[in-house]
Amino acid sequence: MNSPFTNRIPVCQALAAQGPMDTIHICGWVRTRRDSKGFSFLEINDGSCLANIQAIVDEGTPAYANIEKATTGASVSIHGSLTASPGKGQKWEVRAAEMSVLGEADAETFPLQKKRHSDEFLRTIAHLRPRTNKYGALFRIRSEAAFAVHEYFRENGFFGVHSPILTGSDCEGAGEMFRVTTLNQDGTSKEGHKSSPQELFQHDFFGKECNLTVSGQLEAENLALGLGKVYTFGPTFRAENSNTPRHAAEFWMIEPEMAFATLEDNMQLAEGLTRSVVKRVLERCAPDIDLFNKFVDTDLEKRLTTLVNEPFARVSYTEAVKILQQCGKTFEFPVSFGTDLQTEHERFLAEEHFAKPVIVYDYPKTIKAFYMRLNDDNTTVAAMDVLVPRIGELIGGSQREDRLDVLEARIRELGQDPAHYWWYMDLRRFGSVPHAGFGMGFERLLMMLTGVTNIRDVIPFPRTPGNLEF
RNA sequence: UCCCCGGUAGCUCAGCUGGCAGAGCGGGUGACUGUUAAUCACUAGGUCGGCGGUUCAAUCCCGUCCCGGGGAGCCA
Repeated sequence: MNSPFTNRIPVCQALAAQGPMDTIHICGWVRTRRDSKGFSFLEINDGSCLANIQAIVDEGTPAYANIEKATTGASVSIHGSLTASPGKGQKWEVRAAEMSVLGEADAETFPLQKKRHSDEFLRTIAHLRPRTNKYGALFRIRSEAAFAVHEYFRENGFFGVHSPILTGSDCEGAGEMFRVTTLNQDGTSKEGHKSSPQELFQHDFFGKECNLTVSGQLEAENLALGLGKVYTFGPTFRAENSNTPRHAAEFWMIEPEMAFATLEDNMQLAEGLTRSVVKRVLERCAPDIDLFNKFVDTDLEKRLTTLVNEPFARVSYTEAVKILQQCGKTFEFPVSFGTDLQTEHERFLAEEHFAKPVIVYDYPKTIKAFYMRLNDDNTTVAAMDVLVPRIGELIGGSQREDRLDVLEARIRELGQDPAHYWWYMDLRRFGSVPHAGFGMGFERLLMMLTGVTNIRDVIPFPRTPGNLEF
């Protein structure tokens, strides 16, 4: 059975037509209407690409009967022909024979106007912003970038794995977690059971505390030590009260994990993945990237091209500290071995000193997580961060500690009980192998790809402290 | 969570030393034109973020709360 939309031609296809077409059916939203005596111009966008297609509605046609309702924001279905445009600015245009208005948009109350809006305003109408040029382009790029991530891993022998979103592990350790519970507000279960103060979650759904995952790393390690090379690409949740343009409570993270791999392999993977995704997006989303280059960040294309063509800089933490100490710049926070690099230090390295992405590796163990492999110097761990201009930390990863005794000692050093990590320790107990992996923030990658400076504007419906609309 | 800046028409903003609320864009009406964020004329549109205080009088000064931006911390 045919639907009324069976023959609909996406605008991107219509614009790329090789020749005129006697009949064509397009659907989309009216971006603007310009009326002339005897006919009107409509700019139609259907999201398939950045460009609009121009439709001509002549006074004599049946289509003209509905022209008053075809206001900015209205959705329309147009049957007509595709003809060469006599006007400047476009090759093809649609001469409308029939037009129906599928959904009207009251001109006085429709929030999107034929003008530029601020990102802050568009964020308050996140349900409508996909209909703007900028956010249409952004979400097309987001889709392409996600695809390119899967593509890169597939081409390089990685298996995609799905790590759990609900976790009972109290040792993910990457930050504050969101609790998930089916208990009533008074602490009783749906069946009316009341847990004891000692065991609050005894009668909760899982019989123990449950949280949303803050990382798929531990699970990915398990899969890697069986499948060899794996990656996860899923949502991640942090209940941190972070109020910055680079943090969200819900974000998407790419976490590869490789068995039989060292920090060096890890750094090569991080660089290869980043470069490959950027390259593909530049190739496949040229018009959308152009928009950002024109209106958001005029250095964008130049910087992305450099990123694709030049190797990332690499510097050990120790060298980085020396660079920072000797650069002659005065920082708010002085640098010395053992202190964490502050945002101002990271920005100096990526934006000024190297002026391109830089991988900092071999951090002091005192400022990094217990699962990172201890180096022979006994003071640093095989960790690495990829710092990129304007974004800061895009990737954080490490070679994992694969020696049972060392791992156990590190856990105790931090005052924790190794027993809680029993299944994680088992990986080191049975057929342990050197392995490595990292986490890449997908939204931060998109910020880098588009020049957009606020993470809230690269994810359709951002979740940040105090913000759960839509 | 801390520091700084801001909140005035649908949007972007101006508003002097406390004294009757402004512009551009958008909307409406009309004109005109193969137009490209069309153009021209006319026109409507306001709880000056909320609450409290000072004052004869508050958009303006003070307190407080809410929201937004920038910076910091936490990190991806």
